[in-house]
Amino acid sequence: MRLTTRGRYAVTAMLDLAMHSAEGPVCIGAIAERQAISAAYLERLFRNLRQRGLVCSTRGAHGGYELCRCAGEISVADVINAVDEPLDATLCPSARNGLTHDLWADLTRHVQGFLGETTLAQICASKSPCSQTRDRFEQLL
Amino acid sequence: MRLTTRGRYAVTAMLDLAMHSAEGPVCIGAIAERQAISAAYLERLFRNLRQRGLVCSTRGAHGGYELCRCAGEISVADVINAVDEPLDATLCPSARNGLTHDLWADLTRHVQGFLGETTLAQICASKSPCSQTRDRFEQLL
DNA sequence: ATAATCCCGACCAAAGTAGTTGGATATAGC
DNA sequence: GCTATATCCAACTACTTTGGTCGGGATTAT
Repeated sequence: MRLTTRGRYAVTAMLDLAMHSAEGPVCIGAIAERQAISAAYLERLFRNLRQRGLVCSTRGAHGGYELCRCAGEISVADVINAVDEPLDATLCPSARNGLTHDLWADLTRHVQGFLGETTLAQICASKSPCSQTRDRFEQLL
Repeated sequence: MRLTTRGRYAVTAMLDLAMHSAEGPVCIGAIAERQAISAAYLERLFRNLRQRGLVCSTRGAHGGYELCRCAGEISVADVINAVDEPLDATLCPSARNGLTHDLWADLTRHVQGFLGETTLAQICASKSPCSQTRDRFEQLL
């Protein structure tokens, strides 16, 4: 199990997308600039996100990405699992962990539980300084 | 934050040490054979474990390693932190995580909490098929 | 048409992981 | 004292992953 900048970039980008969902498709360039992430790299991550059905794209001018489901139905675990290897501590390489197998299985359950219950809408609601947008996201919970 | 075989090897080795604590110092070769881990690699990990004060060594023939503290006072987090980088999801590389900082901080608290509360003695107690040794470890909880 | 934008494969440098090698040092038992 | 058994330690290697780039192709609004 790894939690690297890859996963963080993806979650950050998805949050950015959620917060600008009212304005139609959001292009990579805008996200990259706002969140200070390399645009080319971000594009690679969106490839994964789209393949996993988390975002949908409109091509051509004025195109960009949008969330496929609403922000209350996308968990952080969904996003990380899309861009990283599965979020599982037991499968690192070998199955025969003997003494410690149960330990890693329990840990995985904990992490999956936490990240699987946290949705993009929850984070947006807790982050928005503007009470209007906060209300909007709280309706999705 | 990473959880790799390095951490798992270290925890496994420490458990092996705990379960043979009655027989005096345990040498690397014995652990390596029982747990099917490369002896030379294990030796590298024990260097870290010793530097962090988790094990102490006796050199020369009939030497080996022993736990410095008793198995009920060593947490899995202690072991992993000794051989891996600190178990912190927020410090991956950059501090300015903006939107997601609180999320990773919360996750870190969860993982640290779980691994910090789980001691070697607990795992030994739940693993020992022999009721005598199980009782011995349960006394340490 | 053209500019904006997604799409995609290939490539790259740096870092980390797992593991090895070869030797120095310490100690128990003969 | 010699020898076998160990820990100690630094350097090295092969491999994989990470974060990131490059160049070009396809699609669409204006």
